[in-house]
Amino acid sequence: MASMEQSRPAQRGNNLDDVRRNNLAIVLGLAHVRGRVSRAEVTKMTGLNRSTVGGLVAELVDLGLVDEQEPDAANHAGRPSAIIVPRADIVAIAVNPEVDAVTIGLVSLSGQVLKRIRYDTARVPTPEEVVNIVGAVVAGMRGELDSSFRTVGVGVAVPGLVRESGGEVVVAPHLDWHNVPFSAMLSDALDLPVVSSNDASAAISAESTFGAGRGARQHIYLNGGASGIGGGIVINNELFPGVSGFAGEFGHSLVNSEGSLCHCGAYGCLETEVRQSALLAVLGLDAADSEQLENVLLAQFARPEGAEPQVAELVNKQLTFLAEALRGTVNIFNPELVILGGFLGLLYAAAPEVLESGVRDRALMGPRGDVRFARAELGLDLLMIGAAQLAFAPVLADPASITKSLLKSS
Amino acid sequence: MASMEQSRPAQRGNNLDDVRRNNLAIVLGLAHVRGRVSRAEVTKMTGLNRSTVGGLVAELVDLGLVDEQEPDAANHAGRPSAIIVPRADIVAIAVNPEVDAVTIGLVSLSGQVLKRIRYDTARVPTPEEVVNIVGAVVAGMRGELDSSFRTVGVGVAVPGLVRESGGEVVVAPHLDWHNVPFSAMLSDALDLPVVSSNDASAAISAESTFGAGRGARQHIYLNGGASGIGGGIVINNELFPGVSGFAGEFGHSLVNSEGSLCHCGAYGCLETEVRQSALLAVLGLDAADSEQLENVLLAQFARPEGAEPQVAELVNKQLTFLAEALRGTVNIFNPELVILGGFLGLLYAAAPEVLESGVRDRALMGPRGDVRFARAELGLDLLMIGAAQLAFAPVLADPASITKSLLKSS
DNA sequence: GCAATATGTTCTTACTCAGAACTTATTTAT
DNA sequence: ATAAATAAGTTCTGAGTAAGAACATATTGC
Repeated sequence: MASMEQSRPAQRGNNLDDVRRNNLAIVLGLAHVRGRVSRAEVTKMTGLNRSTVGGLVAELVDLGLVDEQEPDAANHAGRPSAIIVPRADIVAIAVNPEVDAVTIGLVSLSGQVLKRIRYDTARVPTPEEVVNIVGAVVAGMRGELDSSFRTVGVGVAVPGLVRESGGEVVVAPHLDWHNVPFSAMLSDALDLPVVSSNDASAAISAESTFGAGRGARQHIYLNGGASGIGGGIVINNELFPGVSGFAGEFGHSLVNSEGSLCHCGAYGCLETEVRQSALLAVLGLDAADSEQLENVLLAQFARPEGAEPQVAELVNKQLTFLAEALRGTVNIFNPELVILGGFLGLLYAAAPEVLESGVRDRALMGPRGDVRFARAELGLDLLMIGAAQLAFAPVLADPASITKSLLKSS
Repeated sequence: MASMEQSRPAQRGNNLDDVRRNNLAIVLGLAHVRGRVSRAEVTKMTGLNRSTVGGLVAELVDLGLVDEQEPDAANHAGRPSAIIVPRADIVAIAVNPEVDAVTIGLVSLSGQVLKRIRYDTARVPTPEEVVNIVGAVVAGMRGELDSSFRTVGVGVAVPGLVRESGGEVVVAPHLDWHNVPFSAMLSDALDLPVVSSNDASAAISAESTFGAGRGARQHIYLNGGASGIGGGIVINNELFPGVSGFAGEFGHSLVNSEGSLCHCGAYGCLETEVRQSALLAVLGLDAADSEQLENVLLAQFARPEGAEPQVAELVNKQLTFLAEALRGTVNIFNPELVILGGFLGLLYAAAPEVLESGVRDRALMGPRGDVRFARAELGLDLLMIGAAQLAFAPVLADPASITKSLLKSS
């Protein structure tokens, strides 16, 4: 029997529907990412004929996804071009369950967080409790939602591992959730489509689209938190998943062969040598004070006499280890941009030149030439925007689909 | 003045020509990569209607790029489906200038090396000498080329840095070439289109498409040679270039904080700790004997009593350093496959379990789960196929373009 | 031999974008 | 002020695409 391989979906062929869908998605995506864009700009950027762009915009207006506004004051000859903006009444509900609270937000298609409600819980919430809390909050907003908004769906940023298709939470260690079909549970309760994903992935997607990554097609992101260092790789504006969705674990790069044992089983990982707890300790803060870390640390470095010696020394040491990890990564990826979030962003903000020269002096000529560094920009809104992006994604990929999915609520 | 950003070509809109071009490219690409594919398989894999596939295949046949063959013996009910094969008379000329020779090959669209000529040079050849040598060899084949083949162009694998557009050799250190417009020079001499690129990139592209990477959409490749360790990252069957084309420098990952100074300025790089020269030395070979390395080393490990202690120890040490570099890379990329070429492939072949367990024991649970290792498969043909791929690439991307480009020679 | 199955072939249809021609709105030159 | 130049919106036509229906063909299995 001839070995007839099981046909993987290889590359799919294009048909005319794909063309229209793709072009609609491109125009809506430009409006979504940039907030406002003129038809003339769309024409230039896409290379499409202006009659085609006219038709695409008209369809998006018909679908209720964008508005056309008066042109900006023109500063050149020629008829001014109308401005396309995403409609502010297209919204997604963002949900982020944590160990001590559930945060729920209302986010518009333009990326604005219209509402954010933090519901503190006495103990670590179960999936059912989260569903009930979200259900109650959404019920409270329902009147407003139905009268003033069109809700495309719900996005959930879960601190754990989520199966890509189906939205099952495989494991969320801090919540102690295991194999929870959370998307289905919440969708049943709210009668809205629900998309769940890992919180770090959602954060990267938000920071990439609306934060420091704006405009860079390709970058890497490292985030430092209380529990360690994670990250992600963005290529062509998409988070690179790896073969099974685990790509981006920058925390376990070797930075010190003489270093201490990491919980991963290796010695001298970045995550082991560069820790938020060490930073808190040297500043006399404890774990509960992590929100003050930024002010306290940056205040020290802003003083005329500089930081206290042992603080400066620790920051310097940690930045040197971070630079060691980054030089390897820069050599491998040749990235355009490295974004640093959490306490890694703080370290960078405290002494940017230490990191930059640390990487530049040791990376290879070619790759180091074009790399830029930036601190993550999105603060409290990060996870709300990231979760909302999950819910907007299907609409952004296929704008015409909104007609069907919103039939019941329109 | 409103900040009207310079319009990057962002995402291009799809028009109807794009659809046809893309679909033709998909069908030709399937035939090219798989060697033979039935129309029914194409229909399944692309999702296109079978009448559409019929039209696409007919156009490729008209263009002279593929033939349709008798169906294979069917083993199921239904009309047998014709087999599409790339035409063997569509060829590219492959060129690889080195310090002591110029190798020229004739490669068919199906990936077969029809001819390989190694022209030894008394000294390091200048660009002009390479053009003359290639010109003479091609002149010798010209009668055959014109009568029996259609030549799509020339691909050159250069041991140096090549500017992506224009084919200028920025610098080729071992050849001592600097800012040489080599593609233009060779194209003028041969009256054929010429595409030049870095030899390592070409090798990766070949190994990825026709070698150990066949079927893996995503993998990383590390190659060990006399002068060091290079590599590449393949994502969605394309070599990931990074922002300026330097991505893939795996040779300068930290593997030993106590290691020696690398020429890159850092200490303890993979390239410094794992060297072909050390392997040659312990086996009593000198640099000129590098071709014997494979036989001598593998023979030792094939002996019933195993390798000599100091050889086994060195191999073990080098594999441990390689595993250290790979565990970090596996954590970051979560790759499906790691391909090892050159002497790194040899080390792996000598003691595969040392590398595999070395990586698996120290990488994180998630990423290490799905990773496979493989030794590069393509031997002498590697650079010939890689260089030819450069010349085929434009035709594979836009099959209909062959009509125009081959007018003069048809 | 006949039914079932799978594929190739032909023709029609719906839909898409490009482009030409015209209209509208602004700046710049006279 | 007025006209010319410039740039973009609008409308309509046309070329080209893939899908799908209907039919033709070639194989397996009963």
